[in-house]
Amino acid sequence: MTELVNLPKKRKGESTNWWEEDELDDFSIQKWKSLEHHGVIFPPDYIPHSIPLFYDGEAISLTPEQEEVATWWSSVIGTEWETKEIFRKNFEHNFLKLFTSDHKIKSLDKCDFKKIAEYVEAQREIKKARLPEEKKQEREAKQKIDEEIGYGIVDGKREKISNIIVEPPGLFRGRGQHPKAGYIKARLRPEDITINVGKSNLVPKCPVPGHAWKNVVHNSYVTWLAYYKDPELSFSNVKYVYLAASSKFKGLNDKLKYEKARKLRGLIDGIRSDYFDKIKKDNQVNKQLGTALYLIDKLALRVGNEKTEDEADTVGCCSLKVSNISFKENYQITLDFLGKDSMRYFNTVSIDPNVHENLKKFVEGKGQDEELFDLITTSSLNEYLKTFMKSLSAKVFRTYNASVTLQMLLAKFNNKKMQVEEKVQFYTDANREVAILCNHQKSTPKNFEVQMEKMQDKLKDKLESLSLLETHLKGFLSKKIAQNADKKLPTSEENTRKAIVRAKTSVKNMEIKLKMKDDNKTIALGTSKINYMDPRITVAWCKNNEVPIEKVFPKALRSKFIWAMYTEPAWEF
DNA sequence: TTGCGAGACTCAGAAATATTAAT
DNA sequence: TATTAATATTTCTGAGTCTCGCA
Repeated sequence: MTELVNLPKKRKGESTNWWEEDELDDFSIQKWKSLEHHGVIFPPDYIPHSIPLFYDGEAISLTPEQEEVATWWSSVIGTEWETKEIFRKNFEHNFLKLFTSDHKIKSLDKCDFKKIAEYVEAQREIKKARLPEEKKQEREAKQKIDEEIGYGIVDGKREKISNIIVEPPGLFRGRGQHPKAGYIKARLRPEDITINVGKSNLVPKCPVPGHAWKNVVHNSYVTWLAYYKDPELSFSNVKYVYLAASSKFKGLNDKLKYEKARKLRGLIDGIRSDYFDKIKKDNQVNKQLGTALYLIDKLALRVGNEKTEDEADTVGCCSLKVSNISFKENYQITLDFLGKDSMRYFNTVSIDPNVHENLKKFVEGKGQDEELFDLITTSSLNEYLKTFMKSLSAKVFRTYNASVTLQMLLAKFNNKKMQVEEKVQFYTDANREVAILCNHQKSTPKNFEVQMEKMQDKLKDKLESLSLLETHLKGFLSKKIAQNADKKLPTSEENTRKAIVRAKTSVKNMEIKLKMKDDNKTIALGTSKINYMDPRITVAWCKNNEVPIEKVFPKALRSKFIWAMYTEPAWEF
């Protein structure tokens, strides 16, 4: 068989790859024995431009601190953030705090950022107009720094670090209706950073003279190299600095995740009959547990933890509200809610009659804003899952169902003679099914309609020239070529026939392309590929069907899934 | 006994950037 | 062949899940 994947060959005396080692249990307790790295990189300092802000027509000169924040706002002007109510309100509140109470600046509405916005725009233009040579130099300088600082050494092995530059200051952009959108993210200093290194390894040097790390710890039970928290944003989460997806830390956990989902495959029949039992039980708590798990399993919903007031109001299965569900004929329900990242889940499905009956009962006598599953929590649901398998939790069902769906769809492939492009198409169609199952969406690309029209026009042109060729052929057959003796048309019958075949393929390809573009308009294919579908299914399928792996996994995914590249063609999930 | 928050990790789509195709 | 437009890929950082320990 042709070599479809370039795999590193093992040399004599070289240590084995982690995925060939037998230390999975060990990893679950201690993550490393030695850990060495260079700490983190701070984004460049702010360079003031001294352009004033106009307030009530009067030029106000700003301190560098005020100016930096004003410049962030200026770069938001013209985007939808500018008019987003919460964003605007929070920004105003926090911006005004930068001025003393007797300062004349009292309202965002009266602030005129025009001059600063012009400056921001000019800077953008300058950046855009960089010569290819300049861009290349910049890229190389970046790579050099990355090469020097962007790697750590874990148990003697050099590993790439993912987010080595700490997050730059700016305006917090929450997703959906985030109550804190528009708050100011502070500039981080070394005093905000906690470093994790091996006890006998060198502590990374603090890159800012006269400053020091907040803390240095030696915690070998975690995989993070550093962490920090915005000192100003009380609601913000801790940010960790981790190794990149290609590392052993990430790869091993990833492999374990898929192995867990495979274990679930072996248990799924038992689990399903158990939750159907519960669905029919008298006990209301059990009824809710069974019903919720049914939805998680069938519709690949997230479990839906409780959220605080400082977060956008989104839900998952256990936090569904009465208002999110409506009942239809023939045991159908419609679920309509905002899920993770405030992405809308909107789906009408037929469900089991018992489940339908239960859900109707759960809703009875409750207000629109009350919880559908009021007697259970995400913890109690996960506890129930633990009775089947020690490490089972709700999210495993998403991984399991995504992988099983992909494998089932790919198994339908039966035309090895197809062109590689068509095979990739087939794979993408399967990928899309999974993405739809997991509700992975993206916003419609800019200019989508215009692009579609352009393609439609092209298709029309192609169809026209095809029909022209066909009449031309008829001309040959009836020996009446003279009337359409166009100089561009083939001069022989044989060539006309060939041209018709070519034109037909071209039309077909255009139609496929058009359909694909439309089908993928709002579907995000990447998320399921990166996080849900066991990569070994893809690798095995590619090997079976002579599809080069780089046609479906770009470089980053091939290194993330390096452990899966050795999968045998006969492998099954 | 449970409920709650800290902690650590996975998983999200948008935006930025790189590559490829079209003109 | 050089621009420009479209598309593919990577980066960025926000938003989830889930476990654990403590009151």
